[in-house]
Amino acid sequence: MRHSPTQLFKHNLSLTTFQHSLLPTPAPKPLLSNNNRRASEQKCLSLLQTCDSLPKLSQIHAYLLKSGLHTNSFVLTKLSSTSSSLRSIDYAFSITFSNNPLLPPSYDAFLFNTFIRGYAHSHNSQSKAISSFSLMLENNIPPNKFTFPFVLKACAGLRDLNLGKQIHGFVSKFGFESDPYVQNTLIHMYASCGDGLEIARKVFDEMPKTEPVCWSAMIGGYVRGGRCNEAVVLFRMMLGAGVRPDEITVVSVLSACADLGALELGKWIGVYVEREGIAKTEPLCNALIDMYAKCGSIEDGANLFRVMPEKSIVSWTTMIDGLAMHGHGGEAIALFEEMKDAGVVPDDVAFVGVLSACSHAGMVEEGCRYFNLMKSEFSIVPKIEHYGCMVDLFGRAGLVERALEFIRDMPVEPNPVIWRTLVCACRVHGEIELGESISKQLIGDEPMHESNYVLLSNVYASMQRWEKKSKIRNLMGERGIRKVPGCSLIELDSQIYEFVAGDKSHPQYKEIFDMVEEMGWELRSAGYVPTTSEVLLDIDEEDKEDTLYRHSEKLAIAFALLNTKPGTPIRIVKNLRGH
DNA sequence: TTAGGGTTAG
Repeated sequence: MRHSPTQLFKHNLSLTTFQHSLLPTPAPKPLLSNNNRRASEQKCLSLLQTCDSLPKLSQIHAYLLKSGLHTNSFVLTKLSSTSSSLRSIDYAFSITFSNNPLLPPSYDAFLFNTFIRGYAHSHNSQSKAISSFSLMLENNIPPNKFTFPFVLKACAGLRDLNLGKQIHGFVSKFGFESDPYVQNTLIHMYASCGDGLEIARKVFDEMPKTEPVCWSAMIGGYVRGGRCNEAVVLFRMMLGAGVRPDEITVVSVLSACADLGALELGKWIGVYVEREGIAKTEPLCNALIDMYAKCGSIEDGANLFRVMPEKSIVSWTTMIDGLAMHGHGGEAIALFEEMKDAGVVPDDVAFVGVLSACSHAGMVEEGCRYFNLMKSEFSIVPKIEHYGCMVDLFGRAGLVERALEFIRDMPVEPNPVIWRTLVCACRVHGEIELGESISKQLIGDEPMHESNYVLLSNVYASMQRWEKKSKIRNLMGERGIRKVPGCSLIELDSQIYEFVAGDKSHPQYKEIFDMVEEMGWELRSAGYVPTTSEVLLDIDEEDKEDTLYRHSEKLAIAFALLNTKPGTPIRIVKNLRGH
């Protein structure tokens, strides 16, 4: 080491972190002859080929030292890439950078890249990738074109925009700004860091866009950021630019369609995949099934699920969730059993699916059975989501007391999501005092979280305590907390249109409002009487009806009636689903 | 001997 690590990055790690207890004590050894050395090195490398555990690694290392071999970077790199387990990488790192006298300082970019790659690909260790990069610079090893994709991937995993910007600075400094691989990972990195989407787009706009990868990176970024409409717009632009999407682009766009409820576009993509001969891989089928299910077309999803040749745990879970989403709790559970019988081992996500299926189907005892099975038979440690499912299971079934007991007995600290789930149950099942006191607690704990106020406000509304309700709404105003407006999405000619309540932003808004009016007349003449109790507002009956008629859903329906031929199915998707 | 984008979860 020429320098000790500096505070170049906030993710900097001290080298002492990597001192490993298995590190053998170096002993001075006579050097072997060149021939013997080569033979020993060969033996070592062949041992490394079959090495799959840390103890074996340390045995090989001990052998290296015993033979007095100079563990050059090639051998060390082999050592760290032999097993992808994090502890092996840590071990290789520690023997590389310890002050072992037998180790020559023959560090090179390839060696550092190996460490950076290992850490960047392993969960929760991305900061070590950054430290390794930092160490590389401190040792005056110039990064090469392979280095930055690894480093940027680590930044993406850390979701640290400032760090990403620093790395971007090094990309420029070392002259890799126009490398397409680097540009693609720059987009991916910025698009993974919350506020970085606009910068990602800037990188995207300024690069040549002839390959699908950069389009996928940008589209995927929009999807992860919840900006699915923009993802779809970009996909159209891609087709317009004559770039042929591959199966990965398609998976991202299908995920956007699922979120937007864009069934027509989703189906069109299904046809496009067939027509263009895009590989119908297992992940692509999963994305199609998910799209069908979330767009209300569960039969299409089920048909594809039945015929797809390879089903992974993701495929099964997607289908189980789809059935549960459509209220087919029993079928979802049956499919979970079928999956187990087929020898597919359920993971934690699959259990979230089956537990929420039980919850929505009101199958309390089944849910409890699966919760216990998860722990006993599959040794899965329940996460907070699983506890949340259980609280929801009891809460929906009206067993508020049992839900509360369950929370008290949980081995983990209940988070606000758990409490909000319970408050919902309190409101629905008339446990008003409990709901009120938990909500107040929540507002105290998380004063900037919108849904805490909305929940309490709804609790008051169900008690008809209008003055308290408006106090809460005022409090939100004072604290500058905005409620995410409910909005309805509708797809027309594969374009997505959005409406919020009372929306006047659409150029056709006058015609739309007239159409809503007409719909109201027709409904009344057909004998429809609006239910006003669910409006939950302290206004007189006439205004309540008016509010009902200006609902975003109504505006979307009116818009669709105005712009489609009679008999066209109309599908509306809401942005606010679940809690 | 090392490179880029993707699917399930309240």
